[in-house]
Amino acid sequence: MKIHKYLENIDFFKEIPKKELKELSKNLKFKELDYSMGDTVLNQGDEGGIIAVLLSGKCRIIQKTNDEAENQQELNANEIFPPELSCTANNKIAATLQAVQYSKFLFIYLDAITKKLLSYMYSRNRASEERLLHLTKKSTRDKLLSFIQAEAAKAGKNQFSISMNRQQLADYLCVERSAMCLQLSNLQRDGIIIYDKNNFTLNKNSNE
Amino acid sequence: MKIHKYLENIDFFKEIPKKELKELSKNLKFKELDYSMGDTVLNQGDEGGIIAVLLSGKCRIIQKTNDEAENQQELNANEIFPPELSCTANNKIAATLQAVQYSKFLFIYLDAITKKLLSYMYSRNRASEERLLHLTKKSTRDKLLSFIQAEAAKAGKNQFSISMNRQQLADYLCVERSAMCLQLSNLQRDGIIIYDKNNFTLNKNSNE
DNA sequence: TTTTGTATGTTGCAAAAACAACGTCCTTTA
DNA sequence: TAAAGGACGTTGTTTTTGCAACATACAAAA
Repeated sequence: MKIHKYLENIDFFKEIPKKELKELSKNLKFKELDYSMGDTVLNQGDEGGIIAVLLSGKCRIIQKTNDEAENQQELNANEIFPPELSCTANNKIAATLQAVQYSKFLFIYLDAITKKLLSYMYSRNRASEERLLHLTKKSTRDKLLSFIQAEAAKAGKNQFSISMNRQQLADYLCVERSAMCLQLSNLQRDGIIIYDKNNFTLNKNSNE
Repeated sequence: MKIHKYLENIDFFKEIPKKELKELSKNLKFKELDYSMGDTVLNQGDEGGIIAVLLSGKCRIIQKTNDEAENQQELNANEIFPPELSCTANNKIAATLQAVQYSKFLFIYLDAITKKLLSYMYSRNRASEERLLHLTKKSTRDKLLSFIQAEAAKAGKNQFSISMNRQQLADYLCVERSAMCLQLSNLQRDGIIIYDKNNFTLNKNSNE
């Protein structure tokens, strides 16, 4: 069966005119594979740049976060994996995919430009999500803490530098610069952080 | 000059191996155009599905919001338009692009599948972006106004209903319920909105 | 060197928001 | 019908933030 016949029947591609789909499928690399119950389809950390369309069957999406917690979701027929197309983020599959029934897959290999575009978009979304995380905190102090903790997590250690100056950080957190400076002072006074200019240290043993 | 030679020199595509870029460029539709100062490159509302790479020069991005306000940003050489790739959202260009200098553009026409993938991702981002738009407003009043204007825009008319109750709306906007109620009152007192329960009317002729 | 400019930190005051408490309206339920 | 509960709006008080002004430190330019 030709690839475009598969694609035509996938909800995700339904809006695309059949003629165009047929044309496109000439340049697409793809692969069709079957999996038995219990099989691992993709492993978290695998090479990305791939989109998996579940043609039939059912799968489980298992995502391990850095604090060892597991997050599970379902993938049903006619859905695509990864749901957020995050495969493009760092070219790594962000979750493990496991068949819970006999499952048929169509894998579509993304070309470099599509990957780049998706990756770009994904990184922008990530930035929005992260900023939202900070902005939803009530006080300036909590916004700052949220930001500092995120930066420490990114750096992978308690000591890190930031590239924004105070005004830029204040704008990013939607607070007033001088008020923010005051809160930085308070956080240091309370032993939660130590900072000098753009160098910060998050005091780990503070239970905040 | 071959398209892949252009692409090689664009920051956005720098990470892509040259060999692959050359291969890809065979299947890409593209167009190169020059614009003089003051020329309109793209109009808000134009057919989407296109990415514009500014090879040289400088442009102005002018976005008209529904309340006639204008939002301006710059587009510099080696940047791509639209910045958020929102062209894929409803297949419409989201802002007008105007050359402020002599500018050289490379247009890349996206294929249907790439468009669909970007569109899918964009719709997932939209909710975050929209909430950020509201949360970045300084006062409770402005957050409310931003939300109300967005709802009116979605409804396509000045009268609309919302599905959230007051507490949910307050949580969404990260403000305090009673303070928000007070601001709703004030907005109504000032003739900017009329509301009763979950039914709102945005008064068009208020210059806010 | 002096001067200038810029980023940061500090302080006092005014404005805004959070909070608590209460009143009203409306719906549900006994 | 009466009672109870919930959502919404209002008001007064407390807390936080924004704002303006100024101080300090440091780097760049004259």
